[in-house]
Amino acid sequence: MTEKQEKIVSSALRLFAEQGYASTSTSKVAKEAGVSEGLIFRHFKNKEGLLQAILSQGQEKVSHMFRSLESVNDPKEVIRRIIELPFSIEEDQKAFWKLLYALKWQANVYDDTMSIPIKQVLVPAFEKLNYSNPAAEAESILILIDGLAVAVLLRKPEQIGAIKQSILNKYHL
Amino acid sequence: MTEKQEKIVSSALRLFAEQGYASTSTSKVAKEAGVSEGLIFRHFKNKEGLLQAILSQGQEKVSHMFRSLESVNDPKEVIRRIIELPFSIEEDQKAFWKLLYALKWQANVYDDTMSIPIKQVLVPAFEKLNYSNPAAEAESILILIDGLAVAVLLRKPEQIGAIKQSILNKYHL
Amino acid sequence: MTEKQEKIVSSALRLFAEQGYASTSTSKVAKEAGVSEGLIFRHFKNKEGLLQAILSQGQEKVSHMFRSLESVNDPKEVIRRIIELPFSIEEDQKAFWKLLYALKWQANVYDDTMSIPIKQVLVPAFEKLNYSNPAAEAESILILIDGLAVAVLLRKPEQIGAIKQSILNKYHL
Amino acid sequence: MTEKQEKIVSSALRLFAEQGYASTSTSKVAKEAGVSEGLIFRHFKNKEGLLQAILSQGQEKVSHMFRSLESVNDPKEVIRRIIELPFSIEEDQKAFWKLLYALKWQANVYDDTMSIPIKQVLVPAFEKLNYSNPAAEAESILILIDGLAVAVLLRKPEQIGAIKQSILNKYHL
DNA sequence: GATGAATGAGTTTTCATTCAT
DNA sequence: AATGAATGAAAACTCATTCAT
Repeated sequence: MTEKQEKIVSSALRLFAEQGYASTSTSKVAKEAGVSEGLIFRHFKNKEGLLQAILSQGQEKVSHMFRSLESVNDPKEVIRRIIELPFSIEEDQKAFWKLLYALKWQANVYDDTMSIPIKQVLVPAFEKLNYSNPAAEAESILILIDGLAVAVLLRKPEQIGAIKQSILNKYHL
Repeated sequence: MTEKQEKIVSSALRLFAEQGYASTSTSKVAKEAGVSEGLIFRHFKNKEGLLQAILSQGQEKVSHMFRSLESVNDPKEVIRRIIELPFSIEEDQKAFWKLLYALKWQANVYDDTMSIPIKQVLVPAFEKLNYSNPAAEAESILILIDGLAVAVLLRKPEQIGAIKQSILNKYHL
Repeated sequence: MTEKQEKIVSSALRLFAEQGYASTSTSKVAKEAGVSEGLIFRHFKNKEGLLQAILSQGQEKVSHMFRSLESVNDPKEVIRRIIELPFSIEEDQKAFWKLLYALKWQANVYDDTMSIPIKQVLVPAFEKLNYSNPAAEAESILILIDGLAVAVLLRKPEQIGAIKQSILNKYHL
Repeated sequence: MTEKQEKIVSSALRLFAEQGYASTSTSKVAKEAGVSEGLIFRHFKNKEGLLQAILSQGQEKVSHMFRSLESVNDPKEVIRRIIELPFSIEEDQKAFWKLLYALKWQANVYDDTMSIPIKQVLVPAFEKLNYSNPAAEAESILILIDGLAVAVLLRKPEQIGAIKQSILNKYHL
């Protein structure tokens, strides 16, 4: 990726996350990135291609996040780490996650693949802890994580520490 | 509201929910509603006005949902009812909620007012049950509800019963 | 067709014929027709649709031209009339024919249907005159007609009368 | 001409002939030729220059075709040879002729120079055969040739042999 | 000679909105 | 109230051409 390509991707990510994919014109992106509009199409074929480039670039970082979970053995530690995921989204990753969550609501874009690796780690953890329905417990955590992500990304929850504690308590962590 | 007005509102709601507000053109709405494009603007002034009409029509039904909570006295019952809210979204209301959740991610539209009445009922309930941090507990529930809404509206969760049970257990309900 | 629609069609026909379909922008057409560019797309869906509208409008007039041939009985008269067709293209029809001939050379547009009704009249005529290979004679006439059309539409052949006579002589007309 | 230059010219010729000059972008040409887009401009200055290169390269081969006619003395043989010209277009020359004929219809490109050497040979031939209007006869042949070229280049005439015979008969050849 | 990134002007197309009827 | 023709501005995308390397 050339410097300008990266500039396009990062500008687009910021704008798509802030104003939505559909409401952000390619000309806004070009202006923000300080390049000609044509360059976007030369590098990414079309607006959709630009979105895909953003998405797959993000996926890599996400996979990296998840991979660190695989080495953890203690089931309680696994669950704690997963619950803490939304709280540990770094400032420069927020735009990516905002975009991803916003896109969920757009028909035909919904993509659940991200939850699969989490489930693969969670279910065994609940099994080890002898929960009666490990699959349902894993689903519940995923649901909780979605809620936490909304809170972290859209609101700036004041009592974030207290909330985290309250949730961890429910799982005796 | 005349019959045609209602047709416009319901068609717009369906389309906005499915494809997003920004990606739905007024001409698509007109076609779906079987009316002329001009009529939308005669009745709702502009696209934004149409959205507002949809939103305030929905708000009425939402207020109604909440009002039934006020009469409940038993704190455990209050909490249970609130957790069950997302599961009780009726099929014909789903489009409205999808639209509302999708709009959350659109900059400058985020609106937290809906959570206020819930908090006003939840905090006293947790106080009565002697939870150590009732405000944080209330926040946690709101977060959970957002997660549940995503699940109910976007996925077709098979084990929805088991999930609900797992969550209620956390609150000893 | 409204007045503006017809204005668009006639302007487009003139420009497409003069400068070629691909080299004529819709904005040129709009300017020439004195309408907004958007109107072209509202009425004809896209540039291709505008072309089709021009073509099918032209086809009607052409069919009319051909229908008058069907009532002729004398085979010699049939042949003479057909040979004279290119010479009888009226000034206001020239643009249509220029466009049609130009499009022939564009891959995937070539369309031979126009020659079918001519063949259906020509072959029987040559049969009646006891030509040894009526089908080949009909084809030869069609070929000649294409050549004549090129001459009439692109050049202003000086000795047009003499040329016509020379050709008719070949068929003893 | 370097190898790459020739690759550009031959690719451009094929594409211009198949899809038209205006509808063929320089980037398509570059891709087809397997060279960078910039190279086209380094070698041919601009798109128009590329076209001219194709055209003048073709002209050479055409002149060669005509030159062989000059040595023929028998007037009947001259006429026969000229009528046979369109049938003798070799497969690898068809693209060039298609391009040339397509360009005729593009305003301000029409170029009649090619017909001049033919006329210079044909008129004397008809004079020798005592035709009453040799100039008109020559024109008729040119017109016929245009028609034959359309047939040979655009259609795949099955009965081409029969057609050729039918035409030669008209000139008692 | 050759590449490919980059541009700017233009092209096709969409869309919210207005207006005469 | 209702239509549908019409618009102007902006959107997505294309393309011939330039230029640094």
